[in-house]
Order: sequence, then structure tokens, then C-alpha cells
Amino acid sequence: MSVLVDDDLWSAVGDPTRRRMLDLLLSEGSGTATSLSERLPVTRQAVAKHLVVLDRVGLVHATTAGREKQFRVDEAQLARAVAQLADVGAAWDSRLRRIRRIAETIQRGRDADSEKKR
Amino acid sequence: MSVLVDDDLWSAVGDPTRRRMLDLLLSEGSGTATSLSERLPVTRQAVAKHLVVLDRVGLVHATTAGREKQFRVDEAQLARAVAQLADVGAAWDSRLRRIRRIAETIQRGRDADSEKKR
DNA sequence: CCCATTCGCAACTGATGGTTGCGGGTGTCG
DNA sequence: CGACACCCGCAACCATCAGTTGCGAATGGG
Repeated sequence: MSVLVDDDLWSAVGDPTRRRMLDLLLSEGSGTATSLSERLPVTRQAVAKHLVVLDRVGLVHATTAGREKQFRVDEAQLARAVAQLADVGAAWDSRLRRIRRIAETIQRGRDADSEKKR
Repeated sequence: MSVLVDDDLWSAVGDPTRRRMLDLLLSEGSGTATSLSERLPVTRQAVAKHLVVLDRVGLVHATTAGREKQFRVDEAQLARAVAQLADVGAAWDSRLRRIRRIAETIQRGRDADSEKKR
């Protein structure tokens, strides 16, 4: 029962640089390719490409004002991404719990066995 | 205040194929490159490469038995990965909440203003 | 012993994150 | 108005990686 995941959305936030860009955009409200690149270890063009990716999956939207292009996070879409992270995490978590429960059961069984043998 | 994330660990679970592999390994307990590739849309070699990646970040461990190499999920490490997903999600979520709170405050301010004007 | 199975290694392709270089629109200031 | 600074987009290029095919080596069952 694998969780339904929008692979495009996931892989968009899968990139470390894109995650940091989203962080920056969230904390500063908005930003341009140039302004973001100043706070990142990559060039403006690299940032611009990432912005294209983020825009394609709807995580950010741009508004052109004069010679500047301001990008802003789409809160609803980011909320969707967060929900997916939570879903996958929860799925794995529940499986891990189940495994531990089974392991405990087996362990109890073994304990009982060694009781009998003694 | 960006969340501390082990980029290697994150990007390991960032790949859709690797996520499905982890799902399979979790639900079936263990598996080989060959057995996994039968349930995935990729070749054995591709799976083998992914297993190398997962092994490098400690998400799986292998035990060679005869000509078979059984892989198994490292629960503790996967738990760490799940925790990171939760952390990042929580960080973004709290930022989104704060933004919405501020937006509401501003809105209330506007309402008050229009009250005065009226 | 032979054959099937499983694995590992190597070479090739395609996509993508990153770079540099350049040219075109848009302000701003003298 | 003209020159300069700034921000952007486009193109070429490089490195890495996911994926493929092909092959040879080791192990195990008839």
C-alpha cells in the first residue's frame, strides 16, 4: 500500500538548493533570481533554472515589475507538498511500528519458550 | 532558521524509485536486486545501483548468503529520515501558519480602518 | 557435471544541475 | 537625451547520475 505521491512535486522539493530557496522566499516574502543567488552558493542562472522548475509545479509564482521579476511562494501548493511529506513519513513510521510490534511478539514467544525449556 | 538536514539522507529518499524500493523492502522484510527489479519498472542493474546509494547512507544493509545478497532496511536510519521529513514539513508548516496569522492581523487592521472611515 | 541463476563490471545514452559568456530591456543620473 | 548600471533571458558547454545493454564470474540444483 504505497502512498500516492506527486513525483514532480516531491522531486521539486527534493533538491537541497530548491529547499533553501523556498526557505528564503518564505522568510523574506519574495525575491528575484538575483537577490536569491546572493544568499546561495550558486549563480543567478542556476537559481533561475530552479525557479522555472518550482514555477512549473506551481510552488512559486512570478510577477514582473519593470526590470525585476518577483517570485513568491504559493502557500496552498507548498501546503500540499508538506502534506505529502507527512503522508510518506507516516506510512513508513506506521510500518516501522508494526515491525517493532511483531518483533516484540516474537521476542515474547522466545521468552516463553525459554521458560518452558528451563 | 533553516532546519538541519542531512542532504545525502534526504536525496537518498528523494528518488521515487528508491522510495518504492524502501516500501518493498519494508513490506516484504528483505529482498535482492533481482527480486526487487521484478516488481519495479527498471532493470536489475539500476536497482543494484540504487541499493549501493541506500547502503552508502545506511538506510539498508546487505547480508550475502551463497549467491544471493539479501538487503534489509535499517529501521533506525529510516526513522532518522522520517524525522527529517517531519522536521522540514513542520518548519514550512509553522512558517505558513505565521504568514496566515500576519495576513489575518493585517486584514483585521484594514477592517478597523474601514470602520473608522464609515 | 552441466545448466540455470545471481551477481558485478564496463560502456553507452539521456536528463539535469551547474558554469561562463553574451546580448537585450529597463531604470537612473548627469 | 545619453551613458552607465542593473536585471534578465538565451545558448554553449561540462560533470554527474539514473538507466540501459552486454558480458564474464561465481554459486547451487538436477
